[in-house]
Amino acid sequence: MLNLSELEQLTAFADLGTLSKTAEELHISQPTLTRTMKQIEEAFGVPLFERGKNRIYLNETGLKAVEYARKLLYDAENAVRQVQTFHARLHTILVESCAPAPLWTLLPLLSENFPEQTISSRLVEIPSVIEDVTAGKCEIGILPFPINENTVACRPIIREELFVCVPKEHELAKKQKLTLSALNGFNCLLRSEIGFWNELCREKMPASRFLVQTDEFAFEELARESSLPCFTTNLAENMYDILEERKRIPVMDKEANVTYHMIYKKQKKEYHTIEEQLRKKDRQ
Amino acid sequence: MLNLSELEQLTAFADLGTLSKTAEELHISQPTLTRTMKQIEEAFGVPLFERGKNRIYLNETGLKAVEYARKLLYDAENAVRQVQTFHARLHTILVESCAPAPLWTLLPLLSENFPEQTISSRLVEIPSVIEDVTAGKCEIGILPFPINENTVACRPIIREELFVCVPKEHELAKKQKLTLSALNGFNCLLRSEIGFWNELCREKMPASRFLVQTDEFAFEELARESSLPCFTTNLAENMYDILEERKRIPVMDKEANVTYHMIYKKQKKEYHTIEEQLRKKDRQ
DNA sequence: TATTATTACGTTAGGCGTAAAGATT
DNA sequence: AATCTTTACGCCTAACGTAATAATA
Repeated sequence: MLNLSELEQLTAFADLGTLSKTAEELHISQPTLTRTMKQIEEAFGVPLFERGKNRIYLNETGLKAVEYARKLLYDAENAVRQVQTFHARLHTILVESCAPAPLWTLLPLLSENFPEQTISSRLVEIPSVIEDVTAGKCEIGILPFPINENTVACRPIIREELFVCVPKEHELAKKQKLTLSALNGFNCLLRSEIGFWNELCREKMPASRFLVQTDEFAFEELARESSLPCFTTNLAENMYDILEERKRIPVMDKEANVTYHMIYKKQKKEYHTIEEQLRKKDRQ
Repeated sequence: MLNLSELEQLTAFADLGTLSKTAEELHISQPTLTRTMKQIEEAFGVPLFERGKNRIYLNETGLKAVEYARKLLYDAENAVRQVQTFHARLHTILVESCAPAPLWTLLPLLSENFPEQTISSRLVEIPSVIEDVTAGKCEIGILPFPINENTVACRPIIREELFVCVPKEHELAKKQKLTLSALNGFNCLLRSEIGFWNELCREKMPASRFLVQTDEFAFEELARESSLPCFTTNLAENMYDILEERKRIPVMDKEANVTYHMIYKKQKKEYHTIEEQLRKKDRQ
């Protein structure tokens, strides 16, 4: 029968042209290669080489055999990769969310409930969330609205409400409530990695420019030192010092007050309990 | 690295369910299989089995691995087959002809000129001859007319003329010449394996019925004992005794007097000499 | 003379089977 | 008790490298 490590020697020889170079490259002796080539010929059952006294070449059939050998070697490597990623997928719960906030409570809960599994998450656009959950590319999705698909369970888990933060002396500070369109035209501070909030702002406030900060420290520094409006939500808990100097004004748009929904394939009943635990926490 | 014979053991185990059955089936010991399974797991780098104290199962990843293993094994076998047929093709000259007669002189000539090669021939319909030569599926084709294709050389090689043979007392025996349409309605003896002559007769003589004889002995016996017309040509040399009792009348249709043409890919210049030798013989 | 493939030979590592142990049904 | 996997152990093959041979450029 064919043998992959022998075929590897064959392709190496095809690349290098002489047995001695090949031997050097593969850290084995020439006699071993001579033998291997004979064995390969045996396995294929037809002559693959032209043998001179002092030289050995692949004949036309040999070149064909090398083609097949390369393909087989590639496929074998690929099989290993595929099986490995299959194994990885089997032991990781991939969560795709439209926004970061729900992950703050969801991910720890998953780790706790599935200690054997690796928990992994990505922020992606809303259509991808739906697509990937239905296609089985990820286990759990988080959307800012409910959907109705027959293979997919969809449950509300947590509510997030948007606020604008402006310095107390800012012209908007006197407002008791705001809409995003009322903010349109004001340049704003924005974090990166905020999922669909990003698209929402750009859609509702086309006249504004956004100063996107990747670094949390830079964001907070600017929030302190500038008078640019920024955003926070009921779920953000790490901005007390900034808020002291700023006023928090609720944003009234319905798109800015969302109920996140968790979606997952209906057959994955193990996620039922997660839902419940999340809703319990939300009520607190 | 993956090893095909190990994978074969894996798939056998997948089929049979227990190591001991597999060991029996493959004529090896159980311990060997235990080891092999470990090595395969090692090669894939991920767990493939659930091990009970007294039992070993493939886990989900293992089942995937088996899928890939089967594919790899199939591909490997296939590669061997492909290389073998490639080798065979490289060492055979396949001739496709529309009729048997030209082969009688062509095949011996090929054997003589290419003693290393295997000569192989098939009777096929005219369109297939052209198609297969142009597609490189066969090396040489024989047609009853010339063609003009730019990748294909086409040369006249030999002429064949059709005769009707009837008993001397037959009503057609007085004719000096005939056409196939004049024969239409007469039932005729016919050999099988006569290529395009078969189609020609059926086309030109739709009212006739043909008594096709596969066996040459049966054909000759019937030619002697019946008064059914039969055919011969200038190239047929083995019917003297029959002909003594019958009259040979030339058939005048232009389709019944053909000049065979040999076609082959222009790049195969080694067949030039064959052409010439054939034409030389034809003149004799 | 330097390079290369092949042959011959001796050594050794690893692969296989036997036997035994451990565990399950 | 029978079946099955795993572990332990010893044998023996077969795979490898070294050294020698032969041939070429």
